[in-house]
Amino acid sequence: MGITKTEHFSEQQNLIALMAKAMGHPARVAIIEYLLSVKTCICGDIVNELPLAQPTISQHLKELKNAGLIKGNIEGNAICYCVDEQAFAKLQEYFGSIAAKSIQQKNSCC
Amino acid sequence: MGITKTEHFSEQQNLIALMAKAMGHPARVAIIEYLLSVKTCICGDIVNELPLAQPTISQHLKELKNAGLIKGNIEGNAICYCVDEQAFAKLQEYFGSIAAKSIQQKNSCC
DNA sequence: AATCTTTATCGTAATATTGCGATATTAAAA
DNA sequence: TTTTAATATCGCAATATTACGATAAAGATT
Repeated sequence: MGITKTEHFSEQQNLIALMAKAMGHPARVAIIEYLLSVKTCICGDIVNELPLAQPTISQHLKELKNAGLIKGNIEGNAICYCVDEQAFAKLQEYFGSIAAKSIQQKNSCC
Repeated sequence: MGITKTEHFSEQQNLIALMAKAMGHPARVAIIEYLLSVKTCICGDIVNELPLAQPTISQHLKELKNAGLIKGNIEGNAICYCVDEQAFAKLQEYFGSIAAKSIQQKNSCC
């Protein structure tokens, strides 16, 4: 089928999955890291930085934006993309709570 | 094409993407949460817990295991799955560093 | 106004994912 | 040894993702 049954899961589960999925491609991981590495936000040169064509980069940026991981501002004929710190704080918090609960559990079998 | 160009990215970028991708489906998020909620590790009843068929759950478990997010032990004719705290600690650390750098940057445009 | 620059969108091909019925596998139980 | 129980694998259909060439859109530059 190939269609995810999102309606069966909680809003939070779907949100975490959406954000995690957006980070589930190395190009998008690299884009986020690049955005953090540059001082200014004029980000048209992501295309020069990554071994992917411009339409492909644009598509990846769209997905990151859709997941709420980056924000974009129109800046003349260029566009400025920046990472959204709150989204990543949320991811950190979530995975931290998983790790903490996991330690607490002291699994005997694994 | 549909083929991810993993060879162009760093090992760490590919690892983060692999783990994030595994958490990029609400069913797999729900599976992890369920594994943490049960005391004992005999986990055959994930099938009863989630609105998905047994082969589908088995496939999701396989992906979580492949990404290193869970570990599995044979336990008689059942199998015990447990979350791997180190993997989630790594995810927490990574996303935390992204969030921290993002705050540090003080983006002027977004 | 014509051109350049930058980003987005369209269309399409190749591949991956999701879901599940049917079936295999393996070990416990009867 | 037959049956039962639990999990994995196969095979397939439906849908999603990835990548990119071609082209559009929109503001800047000349």
